[in-house]
Amino acid sequence: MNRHDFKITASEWEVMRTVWAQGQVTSRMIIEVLQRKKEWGAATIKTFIGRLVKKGMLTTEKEGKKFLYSATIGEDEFIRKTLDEIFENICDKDNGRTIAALIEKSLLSHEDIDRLERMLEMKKKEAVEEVPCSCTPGQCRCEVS
Amino acid sequence: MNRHDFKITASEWEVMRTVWAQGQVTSRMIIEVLQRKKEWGAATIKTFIGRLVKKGMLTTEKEGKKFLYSATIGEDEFIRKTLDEIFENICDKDNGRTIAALIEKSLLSHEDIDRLERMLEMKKKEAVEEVPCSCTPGQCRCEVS
DNA sequence: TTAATAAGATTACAATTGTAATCTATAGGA
DNA sequence: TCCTATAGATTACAATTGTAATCTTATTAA
Repeated sequence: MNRHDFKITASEWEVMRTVWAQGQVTSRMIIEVLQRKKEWGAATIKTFIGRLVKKGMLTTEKEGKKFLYSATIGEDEFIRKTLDEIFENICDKDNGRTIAALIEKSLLSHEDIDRLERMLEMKKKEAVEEVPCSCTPGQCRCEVS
Repeated sequence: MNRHDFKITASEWEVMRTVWAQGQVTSRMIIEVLQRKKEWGAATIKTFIGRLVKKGMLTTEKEGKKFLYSATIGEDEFIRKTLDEIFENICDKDNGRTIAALIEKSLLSHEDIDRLERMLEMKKKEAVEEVPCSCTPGQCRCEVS
């Protein structure tokens, strides 16, 4: 519940994406963008915006006559935190397998693949023989031996 | 809301992990495992179990005298679906970058790295020059040109 | 200057989730 | 066979979320 615990819902994420894409947006713009994608009333979207402001994910700034919203956390950072949370529910031993599944299902560019290969090359330095499991006993199949 | 829409909460995920780890478990066992990790009352955990049964993620089977719970979806499949959902909130163009961030933060074994390298090698066949953005206009920075 | 419009604030209400307490039925021990 | 403990079912209640309608205020067009 502290300032750095950015926990949002799927609907709120849609709003955030719009803000991240634009940098600074009016509610008008957010509503316009989202109504092309979702069957949401304008009032509903305003509610989401309001809740995001209350949660501290958005700030308002009265620029001249219009209100402009902007995000208080970057999209990349938010995505990282969100994925971290997901990965906390997965045994560390399975990280490799999980990432492999992600790669498999994703369309990648040659550049992406190059980048990932370089990344892996670097990871070799700190690679271990066996990733230790740090799950609570009873929550994964690796026996704690 | 259909049978294949497995949407659960973080608390429910904790229960599922226990079931996945054990294959078949009694509520007794689930409670025992989770009380080592969380400050939850037994009644609370029973509520979660009940909700998962109602959602169709768990099934009960009266084996002799005891009730045994088991999962109706595999852990891997569930993780994949969950990650797919997350990735739906990210521009396809960023998949490479996002996966790179995951690799960076993960501890990997040599075997994991080998596996990922082979995976990438295969992906080269279907790699594209540029991943197309399929975001709703206004929800990402790639201009739809 | 005034009236209409639009933006943000307030209020509303049902469904889901967190967190249990209590009720009920049944299996297992005395 | 009967009683008790335990497992599952039912009920409870506040917080969050989905989905808005309405109210208030301020801006802009006439």
